[in-house]
Amino acid sequence: MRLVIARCQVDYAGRLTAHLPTATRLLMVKADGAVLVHSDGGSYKPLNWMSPPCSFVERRVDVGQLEWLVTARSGDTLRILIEEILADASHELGVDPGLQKDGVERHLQELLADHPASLGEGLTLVRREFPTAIGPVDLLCRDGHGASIAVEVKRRGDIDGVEQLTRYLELLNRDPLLSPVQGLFAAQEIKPQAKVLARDRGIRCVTIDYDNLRALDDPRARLF
Amino acid sequence: MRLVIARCQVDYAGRLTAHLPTATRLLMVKADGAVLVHSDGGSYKPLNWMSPPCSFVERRVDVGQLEWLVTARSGDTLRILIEEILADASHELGVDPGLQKDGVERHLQELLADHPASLGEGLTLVRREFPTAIGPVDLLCRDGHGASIAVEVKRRGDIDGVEQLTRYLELLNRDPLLSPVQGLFAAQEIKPQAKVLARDRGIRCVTIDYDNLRALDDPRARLF
DNA sequence: ACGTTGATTTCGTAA
DNA sequence: TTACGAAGTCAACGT
Repeated sequence: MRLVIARCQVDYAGRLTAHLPTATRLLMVKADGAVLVHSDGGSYKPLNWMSPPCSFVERRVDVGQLEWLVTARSGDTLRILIEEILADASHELGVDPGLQKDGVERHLQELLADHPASLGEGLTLVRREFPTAIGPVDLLCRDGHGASIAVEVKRRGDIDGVEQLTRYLELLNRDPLLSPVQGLFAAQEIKPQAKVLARDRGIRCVTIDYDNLRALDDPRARLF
Repeated sequence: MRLVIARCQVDYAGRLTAHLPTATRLLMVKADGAVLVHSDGGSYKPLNWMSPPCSFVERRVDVGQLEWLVTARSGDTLRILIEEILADASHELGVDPGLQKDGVERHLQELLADHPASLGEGLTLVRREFPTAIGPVDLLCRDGHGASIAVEVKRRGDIDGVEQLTRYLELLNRDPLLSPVQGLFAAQEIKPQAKVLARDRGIRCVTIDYDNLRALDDPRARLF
């Protein structure tokens, strides 16, 4: 990610035409090519931007003036005329794991973490986001007999989710301190194919009633 | 505007609950208090944010760990747990003038500049953004008899637009080389009050069919 | 691949 | 001040 503080003008031509007169702004160039022009106000929305995929060309148009020409396949162009650069820094951020910022799924996971017994009688929570080498397991629980249970939580239970849980189980069962670890696939709705695959692999399925679960949650904690 | 590159976790609790696991991200704190958490991908939308007005508290929770607690009046909270700061810079940007990002109006002006005859039979363009002491007139045209016509273009024709055009006409008519200059008020829709005022001042009104105008524009120029 | 729908929507304008 | 509609909407989900 490249961050440039610059005095600049901006012109956008695409679905609409827009112009921003000269001012000092933040220019953000993301690793995927996205370009954002932010002012020091407003909400999260930039004044102007170009979504990836897009091409980026920098050229010198005059002494002390740079032009950034950002072009999308559709023909949309974002032209940034830089009159003065006040700061210019690049940083390596890496891929963000938060791509899975599924609000409801996360909320489901939290609710289930607070009420593990709704997944099965006698279940207690060991840890949420239990770490493994290939990523965190949503929930690690124990049943009434002290046996470990790895829980994968999805809003919609698909085959992919079963595969994911299978990989976690394979890793977790290599740990002699945890093994044997059973699998539990929890989702608001589970596709028949996923159920079949889960049964084949000895993974139990639980369909979650979201509203019911929310009612279990202390209502006062949500209202105030 | 403060820009921080940091390894951090983020938790949001408000309308929904969301969590972002540890990763390196950009934290942007705007002058109006807005806080944005950007990754190096996605579009212009941050992973998480808090819109102003909101309060900002920074506190040390552990050795080498900082917590940013951003709270809105509504009770929404954005909690950023900073594990490592890789960069931290503040910049004074000032107020952005670009609040006036006239999108469609500018486009209308360009289309009408390309097709002045759609404003009236025999009309030809003299200049777009014709300069006067109090600002540029959108279009200066000539009719079939060589008489000057000043055109004010608006998306929505309001009284303000008529007043604006009136001021321009007053100035333009002082110029013996141009005088007499007629006024033409062009907009996608014109309010009855504006029509009355324009008629009273001898300003002609033209309602623009935007789609029709775009069709007049060379379609190949827009498609390729 | 394509249409439909929700969003921590934001943003503007009209009533 | 509040309500309603558009957005360069984006992104996810269903067909």
